[in-house]
Amino acid sequence: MEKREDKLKEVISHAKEYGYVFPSSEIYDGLAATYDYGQLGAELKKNIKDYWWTAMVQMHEEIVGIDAAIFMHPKTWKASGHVDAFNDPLIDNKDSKKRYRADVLVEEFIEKYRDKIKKEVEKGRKRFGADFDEVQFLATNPNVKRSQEKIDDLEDRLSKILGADNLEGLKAMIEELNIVCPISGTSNWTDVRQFNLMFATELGSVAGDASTIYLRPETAQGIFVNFLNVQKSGRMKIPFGIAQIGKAFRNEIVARQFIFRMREFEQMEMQYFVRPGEELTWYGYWKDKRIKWHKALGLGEEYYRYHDHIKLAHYANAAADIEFDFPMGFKELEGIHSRTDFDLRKHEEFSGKKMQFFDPELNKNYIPYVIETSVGLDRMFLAVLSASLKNETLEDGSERSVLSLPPALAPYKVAVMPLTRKDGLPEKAREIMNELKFEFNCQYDEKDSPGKRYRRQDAIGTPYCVMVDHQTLEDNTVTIRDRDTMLQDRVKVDELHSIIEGKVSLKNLLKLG
RNA sequence: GCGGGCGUAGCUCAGGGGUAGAGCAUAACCUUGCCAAGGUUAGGGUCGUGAGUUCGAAUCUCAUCGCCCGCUCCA
Repeated sequence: MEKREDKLKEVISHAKEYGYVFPSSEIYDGLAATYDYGQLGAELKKNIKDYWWTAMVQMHEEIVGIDAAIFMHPKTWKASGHVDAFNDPLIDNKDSKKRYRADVLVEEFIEKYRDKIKKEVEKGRKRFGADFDEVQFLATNPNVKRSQEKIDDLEDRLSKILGADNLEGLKAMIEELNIVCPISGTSNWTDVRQFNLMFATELGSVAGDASTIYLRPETAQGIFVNFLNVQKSGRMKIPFGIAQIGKAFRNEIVARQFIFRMREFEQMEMQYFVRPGEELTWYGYWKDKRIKWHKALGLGEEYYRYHDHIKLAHYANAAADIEFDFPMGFKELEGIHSRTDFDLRKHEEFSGKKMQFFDPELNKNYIPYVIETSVGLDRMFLAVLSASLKNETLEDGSERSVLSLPPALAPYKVAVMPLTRKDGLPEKAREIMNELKFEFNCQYDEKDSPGKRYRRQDAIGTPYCVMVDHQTLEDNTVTIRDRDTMLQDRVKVDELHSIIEGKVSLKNLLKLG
């Protein structure tokens, strides 16, 4: 068993060498944690999307797909809670390497004065016994008064600093108060940095009074704001779902591990709207359904596991991840969340529009509850790529590097090659390929020995190789060679289409899901 | 952001103050023709970038960018 970190490196260099993934802007030394999908990567990514979209939209009458804009009205993010939830000033202690919320450090410091007051009160209670008048004591005791003045002063300053987003002021305050790290005990602090999850930009060409807009940090809100549009124009009845594939952006402090965590990434999300009270049933349904969809790829069941959330987000009443065994260990691949009516309720509140559904069976209006399924497309790409990349030792002791991609996802479905470059074989091979290319993405290769050409196709994951030889000219048969078994079959040219179709069709996967 | 490791050809890497190397890969030709590694030839790197030290820097120093690992973060 090779070492894990080596495995990720191997995946990265294989991805680059064969045109799956390149570092972005590489000629300018790259841009941190940004990657481009190359000629084969774009195909694989597209096939993953097709698999998802077909499974969601085409296979479910009650699910429809949309494609919402990345820019959204700023109020969207007020309503969703993103504006407030992720706008924290952070500071690091250089000695303990621990990170704190800078405002919390000051608040904790202020808390100490409150503790002092409490202690004074305790003392007073002991001294005066039954005659103790807490209100009067608080108003008159000089120690208490001094502490209270300090608290008022600090709180006042803190709120002014926070209100003005004055990060330097905040650091100055921490230094002035000589606040130390509880772990290292030192006051060796970094500057205070604003951690803002969302990328901001300005709408319109005039800066200043132009409203700040954000690149969406999740695709889900594009679905929620279109809930009424889709429900009404599509005559949708609860339960129904809205699916979407699209980019989202998060300004992560640390983006790492190849394409696993990037600041620009793509999600495949489906929000399923259900009757209140039935959400946990549907949550279980989708949890099961989604892992089956993943396992249908045939990468191996041992790669998948659930991780049920114990600590739930403010909007959820149940949540689980489907985790995948990446080269760096089990990590989240897809999230399934029971989001309650949080999002639609908030949008109703902020927009003033009734985000409700009239249920004829119950004869009443309600805000639907939502089950969300959300796959990281780039993560899925990495999962498929890393689980497929294998170095096999063959019987004769030689090695081959093979990308055993699920055939339905492979960039090229078949490579067509003439045995030699003479005797009209290339022409015949072209003729066969020109027929196949209407249905399948094909590659033609006539250079080097047959064995070498097979290995090349193995390395990029092509499931089939069709070899045109002299016999082909006589009886119109070819050999078709399987990537995984390396076995060849001689078949009629007319049969090629159905043989390949049988192996690479999405249908095979969809039936399992 | 902190700490550690690393950056030389498309990939994997060697070299280590005196004007750039190997294997594989790529391209051409010859040979062969069903599971890589036959022959001949060719292209490709201002050694991540910038500065400093030096007569001279890929090599030493500093800064910077990027990658990997750990910590941290990740509704």
